[in-house]
Amino acid sequence: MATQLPPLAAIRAFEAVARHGSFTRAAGELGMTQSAVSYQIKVLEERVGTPLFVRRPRRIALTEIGRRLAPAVSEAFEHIAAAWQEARHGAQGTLVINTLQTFATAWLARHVGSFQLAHPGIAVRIETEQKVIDFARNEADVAIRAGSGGWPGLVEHQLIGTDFSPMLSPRLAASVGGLREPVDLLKLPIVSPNDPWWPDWLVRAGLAADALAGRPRTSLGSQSVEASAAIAGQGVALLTTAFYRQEIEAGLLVQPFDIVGTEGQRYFLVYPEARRNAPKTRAFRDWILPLFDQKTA
Amino acid sequence: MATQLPPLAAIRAFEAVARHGSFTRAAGELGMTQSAVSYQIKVLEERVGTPLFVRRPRRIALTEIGRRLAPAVSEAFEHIAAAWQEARHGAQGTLVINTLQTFATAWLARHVGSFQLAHPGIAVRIETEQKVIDFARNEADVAIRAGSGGWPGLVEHQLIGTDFSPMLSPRLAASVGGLREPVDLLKLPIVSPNDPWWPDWLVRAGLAADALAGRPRTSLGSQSVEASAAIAGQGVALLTTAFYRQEIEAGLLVQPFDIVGTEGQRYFLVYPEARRNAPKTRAFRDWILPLFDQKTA
DNA sequence: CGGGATACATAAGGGAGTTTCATGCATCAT
DNA sequence: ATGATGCATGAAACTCCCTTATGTATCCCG
Repeated sequence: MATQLPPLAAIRAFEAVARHGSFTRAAGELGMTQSAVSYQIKVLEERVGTPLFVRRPRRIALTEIGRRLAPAVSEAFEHIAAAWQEARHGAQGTLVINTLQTFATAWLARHVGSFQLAHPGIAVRIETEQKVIDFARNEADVAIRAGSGGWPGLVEHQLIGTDFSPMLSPRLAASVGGLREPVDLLKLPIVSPNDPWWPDWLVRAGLAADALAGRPRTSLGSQSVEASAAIAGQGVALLTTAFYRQEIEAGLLVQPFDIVGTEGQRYFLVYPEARRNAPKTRAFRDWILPLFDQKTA
Repeated sequence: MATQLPPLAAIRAFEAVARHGSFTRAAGELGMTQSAVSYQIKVLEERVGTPLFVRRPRRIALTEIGRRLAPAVSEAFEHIAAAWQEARHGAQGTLVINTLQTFATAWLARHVGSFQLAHPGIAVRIETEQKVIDFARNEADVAIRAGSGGWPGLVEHQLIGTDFSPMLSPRLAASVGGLREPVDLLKLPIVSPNDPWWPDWLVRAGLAADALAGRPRTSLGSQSVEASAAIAGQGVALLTTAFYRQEIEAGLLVQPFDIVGTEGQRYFLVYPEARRNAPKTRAFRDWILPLFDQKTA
């Protein structure tokens, strides 16, 4: 539908002139000279084939044709301006976070509320993805990636490592008189004894890799559920330490040993360089970085 | 109301892309290259602060923001296009003729109907003016001017001179056995004996300037009324010869003598050079010139 | 599983359309 | 009259936009 449109720069000038009834004032609004406006109107009049303004001594008046054209154009521009403003506002007001499923459920879901409280003007949408995303083909503004960094064109901030360690509720720990040695863990129920991370950690702690063999093969499926179970005192869970800093600080969980296993990756906050200074990007960065700061380096 | 508008060239490209779902096809519609469209979309995305399209393998898709922006823009452009088309059409379809009162009543009013029959798509508006008009400050497309020609910036076509001569109906002429000498006129009633043109003509005809003195000072006010009276056989009228060619050819009037007076001016059809090729201008020119052609040179 | 075709991105370069500047002209107000 | 206001115009400069050429990724086909 190759609808024939007038030259848009000229029609824009026309609209302003019609509204102001003056080339000079229209030029003021448009940020150009009276001369340029005069030129554009002339172009438009040549294109339409008839004058759009009658030049009277110290003022101009719309011709019949101009009088019919002006309101339609003004209205159309108002709609465009409104939609544009809304788009700009929407762009500033909605933060799309792309994140790995694990990070979303294990950490982000529990904490994003505080970001929204801190920035009530920014709506948040969380997209979860299995693989590393490409900003060119996703709507995300920022993403949480796991890996080792070094993505071209992206700004990256290291958030946390993937160190994991057993955690449990202080009450459960106290129930066995405290945990001094890793071997003391074996006296307690284990939330997900068949978690593939356990052998790794057990070995690092000087225990047998199969020390948990034979226990019921229960699995709660995600860290956050395991964490909840641990907090409820149901057993020991092997959790990514960085994800539960706040719970440890709040006394809901304890990490009895410094011994950690690791997946050998790190989590990063990344976003396109082009958007590094967008307010919503800054807001998110400035909110999330302190939460992982320091002890995770 | 300096409403913030997006870059219009870019928004135009965006609209086409959104409609086609393809940079390449949009470029086709817009008559530019895919490359240019890509550039414009990039500009717009930078301006709005967020991507408007998601780049998927062999196709693109609107983002949330783009999806909300596109319909509003499309609709606005449709309105502009419609108004523009209407303006163009109106410009082509209405011919504004500015003319001197005398020409309008003495000739144009009686003949314009045939123009309208020949060009049913063109509406005609006749503006009458006392003075010579300036196209810059009137809405006229063409004008009939009296003068001696030589107006800058205007195309001019000589129509007729202002020669005038006595005219009467053939029956009235026959009633006195035909007119052989100018003096024979004095036997007949004169429609407007005190018309200022009479003394001029009488002298040229070798009669006394005041040969009509003492006749009742009736005046019908305009040539066309005088002509009607003459056609009705009520007397002799002094008429601009060129205005009544058709009536003479039709046998309604006779001009008994070749002796003519003149106002020393000519009538011209004029119009701005810029509009010389507008269809309606050509139509009017091609209609009116043959009507005065030849014997008026 | 190559090879071609399709679609968008990007860099460099040039050109047409706009804009500005300077000036002129007409009108209006004082 | 005289200055101020407002639009038109011509020349020159600039800016933006478009084109050309090329790259990259994906899809499709045999």
